[in-house]
Amino acid sequence: MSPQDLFYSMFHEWMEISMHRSMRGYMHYAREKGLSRSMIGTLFHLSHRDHAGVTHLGEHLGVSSAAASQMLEHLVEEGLIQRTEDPEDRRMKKLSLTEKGYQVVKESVSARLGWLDELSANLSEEEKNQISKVINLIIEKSRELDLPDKGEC
Amino acid sequence: MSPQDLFYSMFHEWMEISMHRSMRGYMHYAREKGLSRSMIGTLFHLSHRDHAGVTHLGEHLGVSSAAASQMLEHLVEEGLIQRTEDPEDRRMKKLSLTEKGYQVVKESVSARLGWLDELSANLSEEEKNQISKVINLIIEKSRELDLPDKGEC
DNA sequence: CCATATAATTAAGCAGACTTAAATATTAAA
DNA sequence: TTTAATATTTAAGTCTGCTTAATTATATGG
Repeated sequence: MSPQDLFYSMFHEWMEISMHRSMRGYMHYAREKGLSRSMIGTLFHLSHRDHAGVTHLGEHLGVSSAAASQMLEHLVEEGLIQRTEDPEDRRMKKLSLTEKGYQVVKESVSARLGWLDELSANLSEEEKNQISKVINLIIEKSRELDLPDKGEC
Repeated sequence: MSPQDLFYSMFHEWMEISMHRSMRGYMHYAREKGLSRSMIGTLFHLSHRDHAGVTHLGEHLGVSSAAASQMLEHLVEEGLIQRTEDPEDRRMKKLSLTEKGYQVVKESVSARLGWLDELSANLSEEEKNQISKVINLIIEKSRELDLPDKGEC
């Protein structure tokens, strides 16, 4: 097996494990909180940057502007986002997370990554350092790829 | 920052990047193929092991046995799974993937992991080896955690 | 054998997220 | 200024995946 094949198969295996574990916590949390996929996507997106434009957000999520508008209305009602008129162009709305919205994102991430605590307990300090170092490398290389927006999900 | 904190924050960061990238390809593929979350969950589950019992599968997916039955009917119509009577207990059905079903799972994984090719192109052979080694460690440690069923998603 | 329990399916209906189309407000261009 | 384009919202309806309840078939225990 070439280094390339090994790399690919290891990554493949690992992604399956981590996706599986993470999705469990994630779905459970979302369902519990009554958040749709679009809502989660919006919250994550806004957690990385504020966003101008309902239609634009809709495109990002792959839904119509009407759907985006309705979904945002729910998030506003829940007090998770702020929706204000853009003074530059008063047809548009500026969107941002409220404090409560940040909290929800944070909790959702914890729900998704909670199993890491268990994993971490099985690792020596030495191993953790080694892992941190390599992951840091992967992260840096990932950043060099053409960056679509982050925070989709 | 302690090794523990560093480990956690690196992992956190990495999971966000990889989940985001993977979910994009994944959702897109699923929508394109007209596969619901339950269907995808079923296909992945069956790709790891055959399964006996519609109700049991439903529990695994978090839906009623009626919902599971209906969803399975679609998958049978699509030719993605086989559903046969269990000779041990003829009330139950044995479920397994067809060749076509395996193909769909495989493609879905590719759609999810396609971006790894780009990442891989940015890495030296040396780096790939290093990464493979560490990921292997993580995988092994993950396996030691109490294993719920694999193949959820 | 009969009564009860269990598995899968079918039927009917509900809820949520989506769609298109129309209405309103604002901006840009002729 | 008038006309056209753009952004959002509202209204009405559709579609999908789910639910509960009823039905059928098989297994099990008295």
